[in-house]
Amino acid sequence: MGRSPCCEKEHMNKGAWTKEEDERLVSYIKSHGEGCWRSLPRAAGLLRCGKSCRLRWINYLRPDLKRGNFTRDEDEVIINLHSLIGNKWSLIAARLPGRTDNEIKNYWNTHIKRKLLSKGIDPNTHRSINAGKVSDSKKTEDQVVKDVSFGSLFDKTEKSEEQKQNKKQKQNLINGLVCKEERVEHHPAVVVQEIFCPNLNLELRISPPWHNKNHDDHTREKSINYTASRLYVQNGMESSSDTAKCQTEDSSSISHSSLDISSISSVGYDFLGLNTRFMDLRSLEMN
DNA sequence: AATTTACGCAACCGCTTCTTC
DNA sequence: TGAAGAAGCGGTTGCGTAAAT
Repeated sequence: MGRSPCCEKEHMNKGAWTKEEDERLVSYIKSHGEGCWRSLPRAAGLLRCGKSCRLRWINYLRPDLKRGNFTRDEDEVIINLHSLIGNKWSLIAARLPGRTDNEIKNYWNTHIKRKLLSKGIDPNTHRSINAGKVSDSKKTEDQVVKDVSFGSLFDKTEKSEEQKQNKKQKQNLINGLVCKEERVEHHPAVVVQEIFCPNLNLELRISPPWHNKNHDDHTREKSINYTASRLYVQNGMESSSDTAKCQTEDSSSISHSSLDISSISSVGYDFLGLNTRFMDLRSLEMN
């Protein structure tokens, strides 16, 4: 027995939303709030599927959306986060108040990808395209490849046992950062070390919901301060440490924490020529 | 001015994850 | 504990428009 479709396909409007439909949806949500998307269309008098309503609201009708061009800062945040977590658009969007996952995804595909390629950076691996041409055999033990990409963890081609493993790892990802360290193949000292940093929490707090009127400015500011953290990725040339480590430090009542992963050098390249020496992942919370 | 091509973005689809019973 | 439903997510598609010819 298959699963019933999320909505009747017949007699449903598809394609671009009309002004009237938008108005209906907005006025319904304003008076009833975001509730059950499945039943919303009927209740709001819309001939749309619930998913379609949800998408329309989240991506275009929400009043807290920021429209217009992305700033350079936003570019930087997107690139930095993408190098860490890959195509996790919703997580990235949560770091950019007023931006949606769909918007960021489109922006990535149409602008940033091209920008990176023009700078000789592979947008998938965030590494220099030329660097990939160096054969493994030429690497020495000292040329340890260090990576903080989660890409492999989300590889959809992985099946069965690996999938199960990935599921577990995904779970870990919710609360922690996986720092993957590969060493050169064919070398006796080869190690693939995965360092879990369970204290790094990607919980999304920085942007209170638009309708949450209980948050006064003070509370909001405090909330942001509490979640402010920095993820430092130093230039590998200056790094001597071979292992990544997590550390936290308290500063009075406000918890500013730093994750020193100085050995993870490959992402420390100069993003967009901005001399990025660290990734400022505001609101990555350390418990 | 007409046609073709490229691009950007809104929307859809299908799969995964979460929640409830 | 597992099944079913609901919500969320990310890849992909297709349309509208700007740019090029």
